Amino acid sequence: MKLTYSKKEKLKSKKLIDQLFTEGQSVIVFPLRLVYIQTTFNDNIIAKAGVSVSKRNFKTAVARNRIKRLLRESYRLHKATYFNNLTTQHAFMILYIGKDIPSSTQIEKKMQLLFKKFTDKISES
RNA sequence: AGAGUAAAUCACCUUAUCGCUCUAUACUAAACUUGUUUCAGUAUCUAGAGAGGAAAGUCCGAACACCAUAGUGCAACAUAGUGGUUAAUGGCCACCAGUUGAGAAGCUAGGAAAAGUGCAACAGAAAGUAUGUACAGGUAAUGCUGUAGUGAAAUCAGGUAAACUCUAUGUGGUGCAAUGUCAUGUAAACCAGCGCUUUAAAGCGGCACGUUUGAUUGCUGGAGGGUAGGCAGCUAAAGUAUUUUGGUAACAAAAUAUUCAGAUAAAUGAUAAGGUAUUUCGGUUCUUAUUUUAGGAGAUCCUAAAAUGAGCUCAGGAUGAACAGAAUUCGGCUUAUAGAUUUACUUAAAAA
RNA sequence: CGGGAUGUGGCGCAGUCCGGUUAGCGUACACGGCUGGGGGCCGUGUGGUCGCAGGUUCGAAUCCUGUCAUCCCGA
Repeated sequence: MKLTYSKKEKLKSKKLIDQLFTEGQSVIVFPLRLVYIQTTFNDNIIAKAGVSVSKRNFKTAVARNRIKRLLRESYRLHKATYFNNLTTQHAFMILYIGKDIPSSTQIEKKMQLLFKKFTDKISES
């Protein structure tokens, strides 16, 4: 798995996102929340992911864009180490539930913790 | 120099590593109509491009699309000195008037009260269906005249239209979630009602008229099926830059050059290192002011040293950039904004 | 992208249409009284430049314009 995050790997289908939020399970490592569900895609991608930041906590579009970029960046860098062993296809949505603008090192640490917790949970079940 | 007024320009930079979107190019795959196509893929050690002055608020005006090539009257709403400018405007420019400021300048919905209706608390005799007190003057007589007093306004009648209203001018409606098309779906299908030219219904929210469609094909309701996607619209335009000419100016015309974002759970980024503006710290050198001491001169001046304050230069440490993210496209307006640069003008008081 | 509503003591609301004398009501808070004490009741008081700025008017919470903030609705 390469360190990319192109159009194909983004979660875009509105239908799938609705399904994700109604039926999916979640893992929380403050200030991040990962919602996931096991599905099947038409193409050969193991994981599709999206990011989201609440408009309620961050008023300006600049702040929201900044956080979403940080989230995408850390997802891109760290997904390979954790998701290479996945055998089934999953859809993810990563939400930022904090109220302050974080630094990139914070986000990366929390993201690794989040993925570790997720893989543990998957292997248990 | 300081303080201020008006206007214009800019909106941190460099390098490395890892990424994102679009376009082009090359290759691969699939399809068949065999040289084309694709919600196909790969390549950045192939090339190019990739946020703003406000992209924001959505307050005006237009383009564009559909409804009839957008009709008539009323209603409703908007605007309001004069002239100009523009695709258009409620914007902009010039001038007049009013008003604020010492000034440079700023601000102003700035038509009509002799068409009509209304409103004016408290105070006051009285705020129009009018009429009185004190003093003075005057008369045959009388609020007949003046002053005082109340009030924003008092014997002449006026004020108020950002009260109703009148006058002039303008406005058809809905918005890219417009609209077209492809794919999916037994879907122009099924059931019920209304309607066949004597006018039901519709043509997007007020009323009336007119007009167009109008039985295989319309409209309303019921029950249900599918999608929640692709493509076009969509970025070459009232474009941008420079120069010249006309105009007081807004602006217009001409010439030359140039192609400059198109995302859609929404690209334009992340990390590291270095530097610039800025702010700040102490140091060195120089200049200058004050004070003290010493010497000279002799009536407040010169020279030297020290201390303190201010300024400039030099090298160094710390700090490390505001407001803010295109969403159909333009022209304005309004609001947010660290700092830097430039031009023109003003300078009362205080200080020098 | 397009519609609509609301800002008034600490909190929740009237008043705004149709301008005027001291901007009211409930609750909360402070003090006093009734009670042996608490609760409850009664009385008195504190607290507002009516979101902000400008304008119209003799006079503005109220009318007009601009602006800021909050909330709601529409595939």
